[in-house]
Amino acid sequence: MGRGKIEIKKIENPTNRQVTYPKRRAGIMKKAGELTVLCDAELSLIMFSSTGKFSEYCSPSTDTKTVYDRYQQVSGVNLWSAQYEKMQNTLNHLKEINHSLRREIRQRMGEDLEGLDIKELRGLEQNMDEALKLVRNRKYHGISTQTDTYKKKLKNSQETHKSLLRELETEEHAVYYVDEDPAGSYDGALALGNGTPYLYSFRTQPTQPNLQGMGYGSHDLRLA
Amino acid sequence: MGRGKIEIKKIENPTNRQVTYPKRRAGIMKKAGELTVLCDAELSLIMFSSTGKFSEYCSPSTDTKTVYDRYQQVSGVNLWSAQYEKMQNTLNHLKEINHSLRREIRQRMGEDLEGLDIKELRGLEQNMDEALKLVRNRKYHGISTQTDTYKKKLKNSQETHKSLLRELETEEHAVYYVDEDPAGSYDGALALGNGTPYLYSFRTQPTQPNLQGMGYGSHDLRLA
DNA sequence: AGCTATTCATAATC
DNA sequence: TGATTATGAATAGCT
Repeated sequence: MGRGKIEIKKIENPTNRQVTYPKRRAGIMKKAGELTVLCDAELSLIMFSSTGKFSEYCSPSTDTKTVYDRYQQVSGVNLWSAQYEKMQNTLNHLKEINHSLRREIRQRMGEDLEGLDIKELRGLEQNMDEALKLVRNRKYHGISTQTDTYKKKLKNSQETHKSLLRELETEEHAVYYVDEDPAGSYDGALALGNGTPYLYSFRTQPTQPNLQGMGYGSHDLRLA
Repeated sequence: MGRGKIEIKKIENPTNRQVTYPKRRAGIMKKAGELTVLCDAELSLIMFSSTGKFSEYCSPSTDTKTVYDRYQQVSGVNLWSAQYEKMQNTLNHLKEINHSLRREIRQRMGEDLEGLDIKELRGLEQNMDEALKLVRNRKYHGISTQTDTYKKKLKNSQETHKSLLRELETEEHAVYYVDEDPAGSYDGALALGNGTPYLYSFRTQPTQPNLQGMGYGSHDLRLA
Protein backbone atom coordinates (compact mmCIF):
# COMPACT_ATOMS: atom_id res chain seq x y z
CA MET A 1 0.00 0.00 0.00
CA GLY A 2 1.90 2.84 -1.25
CA ARG A 3 3.37 4.01 -4.52
CA GLY A 4 5.33 0.83 -4.76
CA LYS A 5 5.74 -2.42 -2.92
CA ILE A 6 8.48 -2.50 -0.31
CA GLU A 7 10.45 -5.37 1.07
CA ILE A 8 9.98 -5.96 4.79
CA LYS A 9 13.51 -5.37 6.00
CA LYS A 10 15.17 -2.58 7.92
CA ILE A 11 14.95 0.73 6.01
CA GLU A 12 18.60 1.62 5.69
CA ASN A 13 18.07 5.29 4.84
CA PRO A 14 17.73 6.85 8.31
CA THR A 15 15.62 9.74 7.13
CA ASN A 16 13.24 7.43 5.38
CA ARG A 17 13.10 5.22 8.44
CA GLN A 18 12.33 8.17 10.69
CA VAL A 19 9.57 9.23 8.35
CA THR A 20 8.05 5.79 8.10
CA TYR A 21 8.03 5.17 11.83
CA PRO A 22 5.40 7.74 12.88
CA LYS A 23 3.22 6.87 9.93
CA ARG A 24 3.13 3.19 10.74
CA ARG A 25 2.99 3.87 14.43
CA ALA A 26 -0.15 5.93 13.87
CA GLY A 27 -1.51 3.12 11.75
CA ILE A 28 -0.93 0.42 14.34
CA MET A 29 -2.38 2.58 17.07
CA LYS A 30 -5.47 3.21 15.07
CA LYS A 31 -5.77 -0.53 14.45
CA ALA A 32 -5.32 -1.16 18.13
CA GLY A 33 -8.10 1.27 18.94
CA GLU A 34 -10.40 -0.28 16.40
CA LEU A 35 -9.73 -3.76 17.69
CA THR A 36 -10.47 -2.57 21.18
CA VAL A 37 -13.78 -1.04 20.21
CA LEU A 38 -14.99 -3.51 17.61
CA CYS A 39 -14.17 -6.68 19.54
CA ASP A 40 -14.36 -5.40 23.08
CA ALA A 41 -10.77 -6.48 23.62
CA GLU A 42 -8.26 -5.36 26.18
CA LEU A 43 -4.81 -4.56 25.00
CA SER A 44 -1.60 -2.84 25.78
CA LEU A 45 0.93 -1.72 23.20
CA ILE A 46 4.31 -0.28 24.04
CA MET A 47 6.70 0.97 21.38
CA PHE A 48 10.21 2.32 21.29
CA SER A 49 11.59 3.77 18.06
CA SER A 50 15.19 3.12 17.06
CA THR A 51 15.97 6.56 18.44
CA GLY A 52 14.44 5.60 21.78
CA LYS A 53 11.22 7.52 21.41
CA PHE A 54 8.51 5.90 23.48
CA SER A 55 4.80 5.63 22.75
CA GLU A 56 2.06 3.50 24.17
CA TYR A 57 -1.50 2.58 23.55
CA CYS A 58 -3.84 1.00 26.04
CA SER A 59 -7.48 0.10 25.72
CA PRO A 60 -9.62 2.62 27.56
CA SER A 61 -11.28 0.08 29.84
CA THR A 62 -8.03 -0.62 31.71
CA ASP A 63 -4.52 0.60 32.19
CA THR A 64 -1.14 -0.76 31.25
CA LYS A 65 -0.44 -2.06 34.71
CA THR A 66 -3.66 -4.07 34.88
CA VAL A 67 -3.09 -5.60 31.48
CA TYR A 68 0.40 -6.47 32.46
CA ASP A 69 -0.69 -8.05 35.74
CA ARG A 70 -3.14 -10.14 33.80
CA TYR A 71 -0.44 -11.07 31.32
CA GLN A 72 1.74 -12.15 34.19
CA GLN A 73 -0.91 -14.44 35.56
CA VAL A 74 -1.76 -16.01 32.24
CA SER A 75 1.73 -16.45 30.90
CA GLY A 76 3.04 -17.78 34.19
CA VAL A 77 6.01 -15.44 34.01
CA ASN A 78 5.38 -14.63 37.60
CA LEU A 79 8.85 -14.68 39.03
CA TRP A 80 10.00 -11.38 37.71
CA SER A 81 12.70 -9.72 39.57
CA ALA A 82 15.08 -11.66 41.69
CA GLN A 83 13.67 -9.64 44.52
CA TYR A 84 10.18 -10.94 43.94
CA GLU A 85 11.44 -14.49 44.02
CA LYS A 86 13.40 -13.78 47.14
CA MET A 87 10.34 -12.40 48.84
CA GLN A 88 8.33 -15.41 47.78
CA ASN A 89 10.96 -17.68 49.31
CA THR A 90 11.05 -15.71 52.52
CA LEU A 91 7.30 -15.89 52.65
CA ASN A 92 7.27 -19.63 52.26
CA HIS A 93 10.00 -20.00 54.82
CA LEU A 94 8.04 -17.89 57.30
CA LYS A 95 4.97 -19.98 56.69
CA GLU A 96 6.90 -23.14 57.43
CA ILE A 97 8.30 -21.71 60.63
CA ASN A 98 4.85 -20.61 61.57
CA HIS A 99 3.56 -24.07 61.01
CA SER A 100 6.23 -25.58 63.21
CA LEU A 101 5.66 -23.06 65.95
CA ARG A 102 1.98 -23.77 65.97
CA ARG A 103 2.60 -27.47 66.12
CA GLU A 104 4.90 -26.96 69.06
CA ILE A 105 2.25 -24.92 70.85
CA ARG A 106 -0.41 -27.51 70.17
CA GLN A 107 1.85 -30.18 71.59
CA ARG A 108 2.47 -28.03 74.62
CA MET A 109 -1.30 -27.90 74.96
CA GLY A 110 -1.51 -31.68 74.94
CA GLU A 111 -2.75 -31.99 71.35
CA ASP A 112 -1.16 -33.46 68.26
CA LEU A 113 0.97 -35.84 70.28
CA GLU A 114 0.61 -38.76 67.87
CA GLY A 115 3.81 -37.93 66.03
CA LEU A 116 6.02 -38.10 69.13
CA ASP A 117 7.81 -41.20 70.30
CA ILE A 118 8.26 -42.05 73.96
CA LYS A 119 11.60 -40.34 74.33
CA GLU A 120 10.17 -37.15 72.92
CA LEU A 121 7.08 -37.40 75.07
CA ARG A 122 9.25 -37.83 78.11
CA GLY A 123 11.31 -34.81 77.14
CA LEU A 124 8.20 -32.74 76.58
CA GLU A 125 6.70 -33.83 79.87
CA GLN A 126 9.85 -32.95 81.78
CA ASN A 127 10.13 -29.62 80.10
CA MET A 128 6.51 -28.75 80.74
CA ASP A 129 6.82 -29.86 84.33
CA GLU A 130 9.73 -27.55 84.96
CA ALA A 131 8.04 -24.71 83.08
CA LEU A 132 4.91 -25.17 85.14
CA LYS A 133 6.96 -24.77 88.30
CA LEU A 134 8.39 -21.52 86.95
CA VAL A 135 4.92 -20.22 86.13
CA ARG A 136 3.65 -21.15 89.59
CA ASN A 137 6.58 -19.41 91.24
CA ARG A 138 5.95 -16.34 89.19
CA LYS A 139 2.28 -16.41 90.07
CA TYR A 140 2.98 -16.66 93.80
CA HIS A 141 5.56 -13.93 93.53
CA GLY A 142 2.99 -11.76 91.82
CA ILE A 143 0.38 -12.52 94.40
CA SER A 144 2.59 -11.72 97.36
CA THR A 145 3.74 -8.50 95.72
CA GLN A 146 0.15 -7.56 95.10
CA THR A 147 -0.76 -8.43 98.66
CA ASP A 148 2.09 -6.31 99.98
CA THR A 149 0.86 -3.44 97.88
CA TYR A 150 -2.63 -3.83 99.24
CA LYS A 151 -1.30 -3.96 102.80
CA LYS A 152 0.66 -0.77 102.28
CA LYS A 153 -2.27 0.99 100.66
CA LEU A 154 -4.58 -0.09 103.44
CA LYS A 155 -2.11 0.99 106.11
CA ASN A 156 -1.77 4.39 104.45
CA SER A 157 -5.49 4.77 104.22
CA GLN A 158 -5.88 3.82 107.86
CA GLU A 159 -3.33 6.35 108.94
CA THR A 160 -4.96 9.01 106.85
CA HIS A 161 -8.25 8.07 108.39
CA LYS A 162 -6.84 8.22 111.88
CA SER A 163 -5.23 11.54 111.38
CA LEU A 164 -8.41 12.90 109.88
CA LEU A 165 -10.29 11.70 112.91
CA ARG A 166 -7.72 13.29 115.22
CA GLU A 167 -8.06 16.56 113.37
CA LEU A 168 -11.81 16.31 113.63
CA GLU A 169 -11.49 15.63 117.37
CA THR A 170 -9.29 18.59 118.02
CA GLU A 171 -11.07 21.02 115.72
CA GLU A 172 -14.64 20.22 116.69
CA HIS A 173 -13.82 19.15 120.23
CA ALA A 174 -15.93 16.07 119.77
CA VAL A 175 -14.89 12.42 120.36
CA TYR A 176 -15.57 9.49 118.00
CA TYR A 177 -14.70 5.85 118.48
CA VAL A 178 -13.78 3.92 115.35
CA ASP A 179 -13.66 0.14 115.00
CA GLU A 180 -10.37 -0.88 113.39
CA ASP A 181 -9.71 -4.38 112.15
CA PRO A 182 -7.38 -4.37 109.13
CA ALA A 183 -6.64 -8.12 109.14
CA GLY A 184 -9.84 -9.36 107.49
CA SER A 185 -9.39 -7.65 104.10
CA TYR A 186 -5.93 -9.06 103.43
CA ASP A 187 -7.22 -12.59 103.46
CA GLY A 188 -9.72 -11.62 100.83
CA ALA A 189 -6.95 -10.47 98.52
CA LEU A 190 -5.01 -13.67 99.08
CA ALA A 191 -8.03 -15.81 98.37
CA LEU A 192 -8.04 -14.57 94.79
CA GLY A 193 -4.61 -16.11 94.26
CA ASN A 194 -4.99 -19.77 95.04
CA GLY A 195 -6.15 -21.84 92.18
CA THR A 196 -9.88 -21.99 91.52
CA PRO A 197 -11.01 -20.75 88.11
CA TYR A 198 -11.55 -17.02 88.06
CA LEU A 199 -12.44 -15.10 84.93
CA TYR A 200 -9.99 -16.98 82.69
CA SER A 201 -10.73 -20.46 81.53
CA PHE A 202 -8.51 -22.27 79.07
CA ARG A 203 -9.72 -24.74 76.54
CA THR A 204 -8.06 -28.11 76.79
CA GLN A 205 -10.00 -29.78 74.01
CA PRO A 206 -8.20 -30.06 70.67
CA THR A 207 -8.32 -26.57 69.24
CA GLN A 208 -6.24 -23.90 67.62
CA PRO A 209 -3.49 -22.86 69.97
CA ASN A 210 -4.90 -19.42 70.56
CA LEU A 211 -5.35 -18.50 74.14
CA GLN A 212 -8.18 -16.12 74.60
CA GLY A 213 -7.63 -12.93 76.44
CA MET A 214 -4.02 -13.62 77.23
CA GLY A 215 -2.62 -10.86 75.06
CA TYR A 216 -0.68 -13.46 73.09
CA GLY A 217 -2.04 -16.02 70.74
CA SER A 218 -4.92 -13.85 69.66
CA HIS A 219 -3.71 -13.32 66.10
CA ASP A 220 -5.32 -14.85 63.07
CA LEU A 221 -3.71 -18.20 62.60
CA ARG A 222 -5.48 -18.97 59.42
CA LEU A 223 -3.23 -16.70 57.34
CA ALA A 224 -0.07 -18.72 57.15
CA MET B 1 -11.53 -2.23 3.73
CA GLY B 2 -13.87 -5.04 3.10
CA ARG B 3 -16.99 -5.63 1.17
CA GLY B 4 -18.48 -2.64 2.88
CA LYS B 5 -17.48 0.13 5.22
CA ILE B 6 -18.14 -0.56 8.90
CA GLU B 7 -18.70 1.81 11.75
CA ILE B 8 -16.08 1.59 14.50
CA LYS B 9 -18.21 0.49 17.41
CA LYS B 10 -18.59 -2.76 19.29
CA ILE B 11 -19.81 -5.53 17.00
CA GLU B 12 -22.98 -6.61 18.77
CA ASN B 13 -23.34 -9.95 17.00
CA PRO B 14 -21.09 -12.18 19.14
CA THR B 15 -20.33 -14.59 16.34
CA ASN B 16 -19.30 -11.80 14.05
CA ARG B 17 -17.20 -10.31 16.80
CA GLN B 18 -15.47 -13.61 17.44
CA VAL B 19 -14.76 -13.94 13.72
CA THR B 20 -13.43 -10.43 13.38
CA TYR B 21 -11.13 -10.64 16.38
CA PRO B 22 -8.58 -13.16 15.05
CA LYS B 23 -8.55 -11.48 11.66
CA ARG B 24 -7.73 -8.09 13.05
CA ARG B 25 -5.43 -9.57 15.62
CA ALA B 26 -3.44 -11.20 12.84
CA GLY B 27 -3.42 -7.90 11.02
CA ILE B 28 -2.14 -5.90 13.94
CA MET B 29 0.49 -8.49 14.69
CA LYS B 30 1.69 -8.39 11.13
CA LYS B 31 1.86 -4.62 11.34
CA ALA B 32 3.77 -4.87 14.57
CA GLY B 33 6.26 -7.21 13.00
CA GLU B 34 6.67 -4.94 10.02
CA LEU B 35 7.20 -1.90 12.18
CA THR B 36 9.78 -3.80 14.17
CA VAL B 37 11.73 -4.80 11.10
CA LEU B 38 11.34 -1.73 8.91
CA CYS B 39 12.06 0.85 11.57
CA ASP B 40 14.25 -1.18 13.90
CA ALA B 41 11.79 -0.53 16.70
CA GLU B 42 11.22 -2.40 19.93
CA LEU B 43 7.69 -3.18 20.88
CA SER B 44 5.45 -5.32 22.97
CA LEU B 45 1.80 -5.98 22.36
CA ILE B 46 -0.46 -7.79 24.79
CA MET B 47 -4.04 -8.62 23.86
CA PHE B 48 -7.01 -10.19 25.57
CA SER B 49 -10.13 -10.96 23.58
CA SER B 50 -13.53 -10.37 25.10
CA THR B 51 -13.61 -14.10 25.88
CA GLY B 52 -10.33 -13.80 27.74
CA LYS B 53 -8.11 -15.37 25.11
CA PHE B 54 -4.60 -14.03 25.45
CA SER B 55 -2.07 -13.31 22.69
CA GLU B 56 1.11 -11.34 22.60
CA TYR B 57 3.63 -10.04 20.18
CA CYS B 58 7.09 -8.91 21.06
CA SER B 59 9.87 -7.69 18.85
CA PRO B 60 12.52 -10.40 18.49
CA SER B 61 15.35 -8.28 19.84
CA THR B 62 13.86 -8.27 23.36
CA ASP B 63 11.24 -9.84 25.53
CA THR B 64 8.06 -8.53 27.09
CA LYS B 65 9.58 -8.09 30.52
CA THR B 66 12.42 -5.95 29.21
CA VAL B 67 10.04 -3.76 27.25
CA TYR B 68 7.87 -3.22 30.29
CA ASP B 69 10.85 -2.54 32.50
CA ARG B 70 11.90 0.11 30.03
CA TYR B 71 8.35 1.43 29.95
CA GLN B 72 8.45 1.66 33.70
CA GLN B 73 11.63 3.71 33.64
CA VAL B 74 10.42 6.06 30.95
CA SER B 75 6.86 6.54 32.11
CA GLY B 76 7.60 6.57 35.80
CA VAL B 77 4.70 4.22 36.43
CA ASN B 78 5.74 1.56 38.85
CA LEU B 79 4.20 -1.65 37.64
CA TRP B 80 5.19 -3.77 40.59
CA SER B 81 4.64 -1.53 43.54
CA ALA B 82 1.17 -2.82 44.32
CA GLN B 83 2.19 -6.45 44.22
CA TYR B 84 5.36 -5.68 46.07
CA GLU B 85 3.54 -3.77 48.75
CA LYS B 86 1.01 -6.54 49.16
CA MET B 87 3.77 -9.07 49.65
CA GLN B 88 5.54 -6.80 52.08
CA ASN B 89 2.34 -6.55 54.12
CA THR B 90 1.84 -10.28 54.15
CA LEU B 91 5.41 -10.68 55.19
CA ASN B 92 5.08 -8.28 58.07
CA HIS B 93 1.88 -9.90 59.17
CA LEU B 94 3.55 -13.29 59.17
CA LYS B 95 6.45 -11.91 61.15
CA GLU B 96 4.09 -10.53 63.76
CA ILE B 97 2.29 -13.81 64.06
CA ASN B 98 5.60 -15.54 64.33
CA HIS B 99 6.66 -13.21 67.08
CA SER B 100 3.46 -13.86 69.01
CA LEU B 101 3.78 -17.59 68.59
CA ARG B 102 7.32 -17.54 69.84
CA ARG B 103 6.35 -15.43 72.82
CA GLU B 104 3.61 -17.89 73.63
CA ILE B 105 6.06 -20.77 73.47
CA ARG B 106 8.54 -18.95 75.67
CA GLN B 107 5.82 -18.32 78.20
CA ARG B 108 4.85 -21.95 78.04
CA MET B 109 8.49 -22.66 78.85
CA GLY B 110 8.33 -20.47 81.92
CA GLU B 111 10.19 -17.52 80.39
CA ASP B 112 9.10 -14.03 79.55
CA LEU B 113 6.41 -14.03 82.21
CA GLU B 114 6.97 -10.42 83.25
CA GLY B 115 4.29 -9.09 80.95
CA LEU B 116 1.52 -11.26 82.40
CA ASP B 117 -0.71 -10.20 85.22
CA ILE B 118 -1.94 -12.56 87.88
CA LYS B 119 -5.11 -13.53 86.12
CA GLU B 120 -3.17 -14.42 83.01
CA LEU B 121 -0.58 -16.32 85.01
CA ARG B 122 -3.31 -18.28 86.69
CA GLY B 123 -4.88 -19.08 83.31
CA LEU B 124 -1.54 -20.18 81.89
CA GLU B 125 -0.80 -22.32 84.92
CA GLN B 126 -4.13 -24.05 84.71
CA ASN B 127 -3.80 -24.64 80.99
CA MET B 128 -0.29 -26.02 81.33
CA ASP B 129 -1.38 -28.23 84.18
CA GLU B 130 -4.13 -29.80 82.10
CA ALA B 131 -1.86 -30.13 79.09
CA LEU B 132 0.79 -31.82 81.21
CA LYS B 133 -1.77 -34.41 82.28
CA LEU B 134 -2.58 -35.09 78.63
CA VAL B 135 1.09 -35.51 77.78
CA ARG B 136 1.60 -37.87 80.74
CA ASN B 137 -1.38 -39.95 79.71
CA ARG B 138 -0.06 -40.18 76.20
CA LYS B 139 3.34 -41.16 77.47
CA TYR B 140 1.97 -43.92 79.66
CA HIS B 141 -0.21 -45.10 76.83
CA GLY B 142 2.85 -45.26 74.62
CA ILE B 143 4.89 -47.09 77.23
CA SER B 144 2.30 -49.74 77.88
CA THR B 145 1.84 -50.28 74.17
CA GLN B 146 5.57 -50.62 73.76
CA THR B 147 5.78 -52.97 76.70
CA ASP B 148 3.01 -55.11 75.29
CA THR B 149 4.87 -55.29 72.03
CA TYR B 150 8.05 -56.35 73.81
CA LYS B 151 6.14 -58.97 75.76
CA LYS B 152 4.65 -60.39 72.61
CA LYS B 153 8.00 -60.39 70.81
CA LEU B 154 9.66 -62.04 73.74
CA LYS B 155 6.94 -64.65 74.01
CA ASN B 156 7.22 -65.40 70.30
CA SER B 157 10.95 -65.69 70.53
CA GLN B 158 10.62 -68.00 73.51
CA GLU B 159 8.20 -70.22 71.71
CA THR B 160 10.41 -70.32 68.66
CA HIS B 161 13.29 -71.20 70.91
CA LYS B 162 11.30 -73.94 72.63
CA SER B 163 10.12 -75.47 69.41
CA LEU B 164 13.64 -75.40 68.05
CA LEU B 165 14.83 -77.19 71.13
CA ARG B 166 12.08 -79.73 70.77
CA GLU B 167 13.02 -80.33 67.18
CA LEU B 168 16.60 -80.71 68.23
CA GLU B 169 15.59 -83.18 70.91
CA THR B 170 13.55 -85.33 68.56
CA GLU B 171 15.90 -85.14 65.64
CA GLU B 172 19.14 -85.66 67.47
CA HIS B 173 17.59 -87.71 70.25
CA ALA B 174 19.46 -85.60 72.74
CA VAL B 175 18.04 -83.80 75.78
CA TYR B 176 18.77 -80.18 76.80
CA TYR B 177 17.53 -78.27 79.81
CA VAL B 178 16.99 -74.56 79.32
CA ASP B 179 16.58 -71.98 82.06
CA GLU B 180 13.51 -69.85 81.32
CA ASP B 181 12.72 -66.67 83.21
CA PRO B 182 10.97 -64.12 81.00
CA ALA B 183 9.81 -61.82 83.83
CA GLY B 184 13.10 -59.98 84.38
CA SER B 185 13.33 -58.25 81.01
CA TYR B 186 9.91 -56.64 81.16
CA ASP B 187 10.85 -54.59 84.17
CA GLY B 188 13.78 -53.27 82.23
CA ALA B 189 11.49 -51.97 79.51
CA LEU B 190 9.21 -50.33 82.03
CA ALA B 191 12.09 -48.71 83.83
CA LEU B 192 12.74 -46.59 80.76
CA GLY B 193 9.36 -44.99 81.20
CA ASN B 194 9.41 -43.47 84.62
CA GLY B 195 10.86 -40.06 84.70
CA THR B 196 14.60 -39.84 85.10
CA PRO B 197 16.49 -38.04 82.33
CA TYR B 198 17.40 -40.30 79.45
CA LEU B 199 18.96 -39.11 76.26
CA TYR B 200 16.76 -36.02 75.97
CA SER B 201 17.36 -33.11 78.25
CA PHE B 202 15.43 -29.88 77.91
CA ARG B 203 16.80 -26.51 78.70
CA THR B 204 14.76 -24.62 81.23
CA GLN B 205 17.04 -21.61 81.44
CA PRO B 206 15.89 -18.55 79.48
CA THR B 207 16.64 -19.38 75.87
CA GLN B 208 15.15 -19.49 72.41
CA PRO B 209 12.10 -21.74 72.38
CA ASN B 210 13.71 -24.38 70.20
CA LEU B 211 13.51 -27.83 71.57
CA GLN B 212 16.41 -29.93 70.46
CA GLY B 213 15.82 -33.23 68.85
CA MET B 214 12.05 -33.01 69.09
CA GLY B 215 11.46 -32.71 65.38
CA TYR B 216 9.67 -29.46 65.97
CA GLY B 217 11.18 -26.16 66.96
CA SER B 218 14.42 -26.85 65.18
CA HIS B 219 13.93 -24.19 62.49
CA ASP B 220 15.86 -20.97 62.31
CA LEU B 221 14.01 -18.55 64.53
CA ARG B 222 16.26 -15.65 63.74
CA LEU B 223 14.64 -15.03 60.41
CA ALA B 224 11.36 -13.51 61.37
C1' DA C 1 3.68 18.04 6.27
C1' DG C 2 0.20 16.88 2.33
C1' DC C 3 -1.01 14.14 -1.69
C1' DT C 4 -2.15 10.10 -4.36
C1' DA C 5 -1.02 5.88 -6.75
C1' DT C 6 -0.71 1.68 -5.14
C1' DT C 7 -0.72 -2.18 -2.12
C1' DC C 8 -2.85 -4.27 1.77
C1' DA C 9 -6.35 -5.66 5.18
C1' DT C 10 -10.56 -7.36 5.78
C1' DA C 11 -16.20 -7.53 5.78
C1' DA C 12 -19.17 -9.91 3.48
C1' DT C 13 -20.04 -13.96 1.18
C1' DC C 14 -19.54 -18.62 0.00
C1' DT D 1 -15.03 -23.35 10.70
C1' DG D 2 -11.90 -21.99 6.28
C1' DA D 3 -11.23 -19.80 1.68
C1' DT D 4 -12.50 -16.03 -1.62
C1' DT D 5 -13.05 -11.42 -3.22
C1' DA D 6 -14.78 -6.79 -3.63
C1' DT D 7 -13.85 -2.83 -1.26
C1' DG D 8 -12.10 0.61 1.96
C1' DA D 9 -7.80 1.74 4.46
C1' DA D 10 -2.99 2.37 4.92
C1' DT D 11 0.96 4.13 3.26
C1' DA D 12 5.62 4.73 0.04
C1' DG D 13 7.27 7.83 -2.60
C1' DC D 14 6.77 12.20 -4.31
C1' DT D 15 6.07 17.23 -3.70
